[in-house]
Amino acid sequence: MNAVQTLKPEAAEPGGDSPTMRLFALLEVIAAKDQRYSLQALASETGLPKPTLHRMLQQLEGAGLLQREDGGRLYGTGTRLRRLAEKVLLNDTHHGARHVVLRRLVDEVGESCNITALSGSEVVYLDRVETAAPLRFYLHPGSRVPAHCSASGKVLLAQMSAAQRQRLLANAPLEKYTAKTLTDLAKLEREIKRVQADGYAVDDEEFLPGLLCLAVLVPAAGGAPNLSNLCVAVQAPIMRLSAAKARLLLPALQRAALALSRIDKAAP
Amino acid sequence: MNAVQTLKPEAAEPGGDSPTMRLFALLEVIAAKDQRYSLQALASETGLPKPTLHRMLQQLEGAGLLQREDGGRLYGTGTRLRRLAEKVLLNDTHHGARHVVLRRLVDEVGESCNITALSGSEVVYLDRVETAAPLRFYLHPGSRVPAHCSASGKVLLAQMSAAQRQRLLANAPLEKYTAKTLTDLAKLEREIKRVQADGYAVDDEEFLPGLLCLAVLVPAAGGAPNLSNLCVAVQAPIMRLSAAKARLLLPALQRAALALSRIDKAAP
DNA sequence: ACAGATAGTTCCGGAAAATGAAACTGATTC
DNA sequence: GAATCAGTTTCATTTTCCGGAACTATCTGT
Repeated sequence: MNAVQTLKPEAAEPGGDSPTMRLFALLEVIAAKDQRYSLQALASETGLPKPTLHRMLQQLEGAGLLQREDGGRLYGTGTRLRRLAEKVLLNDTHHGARHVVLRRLVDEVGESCNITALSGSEVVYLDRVETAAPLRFYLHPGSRVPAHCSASGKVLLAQMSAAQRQRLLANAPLEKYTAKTLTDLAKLEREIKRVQADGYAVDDEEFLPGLLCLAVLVPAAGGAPNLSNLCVAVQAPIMRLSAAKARLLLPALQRAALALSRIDKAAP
Repeated sequence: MNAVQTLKPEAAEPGGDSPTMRLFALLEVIAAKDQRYSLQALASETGLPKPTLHRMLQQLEGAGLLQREDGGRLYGTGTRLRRLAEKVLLNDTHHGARHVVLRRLVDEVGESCNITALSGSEVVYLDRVETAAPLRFYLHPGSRVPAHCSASGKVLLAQMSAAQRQRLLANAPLEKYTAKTLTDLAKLEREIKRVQADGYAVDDEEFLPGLLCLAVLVPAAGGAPNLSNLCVAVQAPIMRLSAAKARLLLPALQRAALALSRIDKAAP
């Protein structure tokens, strides 16, 4: 009856294959670049037949995971997908290995540290561990700060292409939060250049008076080509941490960044 | 044999239903809280039968979207899902830039504004920024409204050819939502004419009682030939914003529309 | 304006996957 | 050591998916 029953299909391991996984892979393709795709472009990118692709895209759009633009010709990410992305990043830190790395970093440097990511045009705090010192800024995970006047924001902007950066910054004036906030696009661009050269960014009272912050990028898991969306940063009252003193913490931050990037290296 | 086959055109659109979407909804449940779920917990949370759930979780785990912890007892988000989440948020500067423009517009006009697009025959809210005023309509991004009784819908219909418009409107009767809803095709066609002449559309309680809305088109990036699929609109309770007062906001809306159209001008 | 090219969409019968009741396994509890 | 409960496997049935072929809308050339 079932002589062949026990024979496994074998070789089905690599990517995993099922309608759902194909849909997911499609989402990954679309999310991979800061770009919108036409059906045709996706067809040649993925090798899927056009009717199949069309059906998949229709389904994803109907579910709000994708959105069509430019007269319905181009597909980009939808609100529902973006919301899920935020939830995933926000709600997964506490039990994860990331939190452990962050805690060790705080033990080492003695000041509050946080992990941040870009969401839309703002920086969102994904996780945070507070220092034991009694005087401290209290910023909850989930809260947002503008990109142009935060250390994390400047680090994340610095790794984008000039066109991407322009897109985010050129359409609204750089809001002034303190006397030190960079509100001039040219000056900010010069600052970005320096961040690119140095590999870190400092926010010296540019967002909140008395708050100093230093951030470095968490290298992308894949290696060179991909951009990263994660930062680690240390944050303290300026009376306890000067910019010069903060720079001494750089090696510790970079070690933590490396550890964080390794966490996501696990097999696909 | 299957005479009834064709009689099942629209089977309601609550959340969308298909194996894949059920899987996606499951991911959303798991990602929604900073907590790990057991199979049992998910069963009572979602109401799905245990074997079905087990299979779904197995599939998601096999794909790296979920990870099991605590000896295989509990499920949490996996690396692949986290990586996708990061990419989604990082690689969508278009959306980020639009949001910036929208927020600035809301600051300027003092009422809730949104960016909309046509999807199928309905208008979908791509993004929305709320006013600070306590009394307000709360419409989520991603929700859909009919084209024939929304300001955005009328603007988008007005730029189509008569044939295209016909095709969209002929499909379903013009549903009546309020006493002011235009349910007569000829009257709607006349209203469309006026929209074409004026360059904006008003929805004066045609969809929801008490809600006034004014929309303008975001010019297509390419210039003349292409149709655009984007609108910007302002929306407020009628007791705070009359049609006449709304018209005074037109310049601000048009400025925002121009800014939005510029965002998509340059490739990534 | 018109033909030709190209992108997008719909059809539909064969192929594949999802479904969930019932039965099974294996811990932990009393 | 029997009762309990979370988790897992099985399998006939139902549902969905698949993608070649054919169609339609839209853009390009002349």
